[in-house]
Amino acid sequence: MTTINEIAKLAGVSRSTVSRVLNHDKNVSDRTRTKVQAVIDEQGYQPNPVARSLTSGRTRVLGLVIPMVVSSLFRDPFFSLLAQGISTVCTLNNYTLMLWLMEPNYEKRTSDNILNNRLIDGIIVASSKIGDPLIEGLITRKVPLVQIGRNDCPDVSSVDADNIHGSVMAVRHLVSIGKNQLATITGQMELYSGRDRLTGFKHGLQENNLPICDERIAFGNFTEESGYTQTKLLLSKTAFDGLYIASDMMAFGAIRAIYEAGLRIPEDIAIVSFDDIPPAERHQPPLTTIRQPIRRMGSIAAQTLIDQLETDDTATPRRIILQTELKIRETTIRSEFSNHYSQMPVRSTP
Amino acid sequence: MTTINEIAKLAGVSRSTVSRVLNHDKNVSDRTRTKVQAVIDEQGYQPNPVARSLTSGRTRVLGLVIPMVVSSLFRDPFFSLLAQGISTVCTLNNYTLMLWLMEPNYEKRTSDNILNNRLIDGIIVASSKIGDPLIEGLITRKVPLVQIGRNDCPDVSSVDADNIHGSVMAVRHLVSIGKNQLATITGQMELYSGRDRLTGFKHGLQENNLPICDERIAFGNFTEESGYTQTKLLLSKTAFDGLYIASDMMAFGAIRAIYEAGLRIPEDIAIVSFDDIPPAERHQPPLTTIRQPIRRMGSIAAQTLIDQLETDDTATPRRIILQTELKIRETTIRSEFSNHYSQMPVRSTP
DNA sequence: CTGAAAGCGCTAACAA
DNA sequence: TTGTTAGCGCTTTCAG
Repeated sequence: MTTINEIAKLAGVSRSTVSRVLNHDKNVSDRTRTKVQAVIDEQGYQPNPVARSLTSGRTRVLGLVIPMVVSSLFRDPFFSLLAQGISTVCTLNNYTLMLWLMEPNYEKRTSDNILNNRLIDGIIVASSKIGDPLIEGLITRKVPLVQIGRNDCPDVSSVDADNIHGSVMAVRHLVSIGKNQLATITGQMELYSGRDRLTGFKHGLQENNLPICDERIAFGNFTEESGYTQTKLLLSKTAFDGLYIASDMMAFGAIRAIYEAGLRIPEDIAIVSFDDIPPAERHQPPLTTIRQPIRRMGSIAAQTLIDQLETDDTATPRRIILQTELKIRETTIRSEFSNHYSQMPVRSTP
Repeated sequence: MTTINEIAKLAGVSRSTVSRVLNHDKNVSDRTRTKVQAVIDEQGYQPNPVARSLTSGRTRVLGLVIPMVVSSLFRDPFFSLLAQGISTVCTLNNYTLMLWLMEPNYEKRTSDNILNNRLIDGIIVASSKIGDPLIEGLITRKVPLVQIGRNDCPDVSSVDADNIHGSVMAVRHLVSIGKNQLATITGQMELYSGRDRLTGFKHGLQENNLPICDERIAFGNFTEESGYTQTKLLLSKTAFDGLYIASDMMAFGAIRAIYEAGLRIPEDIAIVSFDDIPPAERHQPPLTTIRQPIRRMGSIAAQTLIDQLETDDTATPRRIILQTELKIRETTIRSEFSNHYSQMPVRSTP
């Protein structure tokens, strides 16, 4: 494996000069620069990142942590989409990505691994629970951090979808098609996304002068199963003609339960769900959703982190909220698959 | 950040001795060992992995490459399950995982990144195309490698499901329920999984003295869309009462097409599909599948790679084929979700 | 603008 | 059994 010394020798300069060329230091004459660069190219030389980071402290490696409980990984493409967005940005910026999937059984262990890992320059943590010790450890150790999903800590950068306003839109839509007995199935209350979607639902009810009834609020956990069981629960104890569901996956379960009860969608019960994951696109019955640009949240999180690292400005946090969008599919099914994620506007709150 | 020197100073020994304790070298007296260990624990000291690997040449980092074309990442949990299996094994063995998602647009670029990356001790490549230049590059550079999905190169370790026998079982099942005009939708022919599933289908036909008709073979690409269009194509040009589909995702598309044509499943056309991904579990209509233990393929690939690295035996390849299983769900739906992946036998060919 | 020299934190001969 | 001595490949003062 070629080293910087060999390049220096071949180019007839010292290894410091090669290093300068490598790091785009301005203190190199054009003549030397081109000469050295020629040798580098000719030899296909790549500096050893390990040695490099021993002195510089930088690795050009980003970490990505995904808690598997939360993402309902088995069936939910949330993770794939997120990883995709992040991975692309990494590739384009010559970063590599280190992945940790946090299984509940090994949570402590994984968490320690991450905290003791000195290989990463910064880290993206997806949908962590409120008060997650990992986050606190990362903050203590001053690891540059971007969270997917908002948090209460104003010092930490985050990227999130506008869960509250999205949920308000869901309610407005249900009201607009003539429903006025609205129920909801929530996500976990340990997650901001879970809480915010419930908050938005309540806001929506208030805005439309509808009562907030506790028995019309069922607490799920974002999985298909919980969507099914919580819908059965709702059906057994209350009457409702509109149902707002905090995730598409739960909506799939809810639909099963509604059909099993012999009811029609949307005539008897209209539903709106949050996420707009790809399987919702062509679903039967057509699914009205609040579209959340997951993949884009990934890209933006990665870009934000890289910006912070490269400007050495890890102090001033950026808190970004991406708009959500109501996607009505009550009557028609879209025939073509459009890459709508790329067209969504960004709203950034400083 | 505490270093080995400070530990040495505090323990009143040289830093070599601390290093020996760290690396479980037997040449340390029990007295010194406990003394040093006490200081290490007290300080919560963790050796710097970067410095460590500069001398040792090892990073305890594994790479994982997933071509996104292939995995139909958007909707298919293949990637999630695989990553899960691999990640768990990494955590348990104190390895970390570096992830590359190969987008078609950036294929060359990502490929170069991977090849020039000196941060990984070994790499797992998932379902690469036949003759993938990345694989050849890795072999040339002697990077320890395990492929998910078999290959023709006898020097490379691989883990694969028994695609051929699985497909034979699919045909046997269709025949056993009285079907004898069998059609198939294949995966990409650039993938061994695509080829092998077609081969198995043909074997099955021969075994049952059924003719192999070219017009009953439609070529898909593992996506839901291709399942839909290829089924329409088959329906338009040939008659058949049984359909073997090379992936669940394509089966979902096929079902759409079959229903749109006003046909019944399984009365008019019975289907069997390959994969048994979680969404197939509770699908309506009940889906008979060939179960492929994706997650386990991941664990085994990771374990194989780690074994090779730790025994320094990167020369003798291991080629592992995991049995597949016929999962009949024509009449009943399973009510509980069982972790069946853990019970599957392994067959290893040396 | 360039080179010499001193490390980054650790491992691994080689002596003692 | 332990300590001393060289590095691993690179970056970064500090002189020149």
